Amino acid sequence: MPELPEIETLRLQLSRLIIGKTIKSIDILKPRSFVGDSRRAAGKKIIGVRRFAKMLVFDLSDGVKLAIHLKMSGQLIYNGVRNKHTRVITTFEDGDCLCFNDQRIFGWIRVADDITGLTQKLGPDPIKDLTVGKFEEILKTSGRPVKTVLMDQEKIAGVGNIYANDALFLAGIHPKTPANQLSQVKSKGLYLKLLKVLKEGIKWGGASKTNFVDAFGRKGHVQEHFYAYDRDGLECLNHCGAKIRKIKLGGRGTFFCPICQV
DNA sequence: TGCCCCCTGCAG
DNA sequence: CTGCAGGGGGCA
Repeated sequence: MPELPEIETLRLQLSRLIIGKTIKSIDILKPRSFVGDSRRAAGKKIIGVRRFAKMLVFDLSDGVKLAIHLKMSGQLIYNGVRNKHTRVITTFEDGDCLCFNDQRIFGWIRVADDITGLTQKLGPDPIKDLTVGKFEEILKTSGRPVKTVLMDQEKIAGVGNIYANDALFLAGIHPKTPANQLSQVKSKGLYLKLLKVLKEGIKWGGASKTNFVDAFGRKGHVQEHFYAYDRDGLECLNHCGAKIRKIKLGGRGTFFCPICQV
């Protein structure tokens, strides 16, 4: 599910909810969903919540860290009610808890002292350390379709299918355009639109087309504002008269306007 | 640089 | 029933 705006939504909420709390225990209901010895987190205090691309990291006392990846269907719900998809429950000493639900069991939580192995290959984060200049440089390094490059976490960290589709739509760029063939003007436009859709995504609390909910179990609203994503067969929002089409690119559903995106 | 795969559930 | 789903690791 979740891309940068969804994880950022959780980071903002969880920072306020769990920093300062001490972990009492971690219950693992699905062994596949947890990596490492969960007892290492017991008795540790949460001193920070950070986001790396689509991953969350809880910094605990004594240098211990909990890294969390929600993959396609993960949820982190504060004081959530256990259900059939609940995989891990973190209980705090004050009685509150954090529920990790994950229908598809692709996501994971892992405990570690060193998370550099998980973060070192990530490219710059669009809303933290990506500049126009850097973005143009990145696009120039590849002749692959620009959408594929946008979603390549080693090139740019945090962009997934929804926001890649919508940024390309707003920028008027066909998803298959080789990244290194974009003009400087087009590249700059794409950079601006990418930031726009990501920031709107955070403002609207993320996209909840299917599974995503925030730390309070509430749905986000991006799905009410999709520009091209999930709109195949519907009128292009630019009123050009064309309908949004859906193709497959790199195995992922790809939505675009055949008139507006060249 | 592309495919297949990890899983479960839901729409067509 | 088949195919598809906000991700990404591993393999040829």
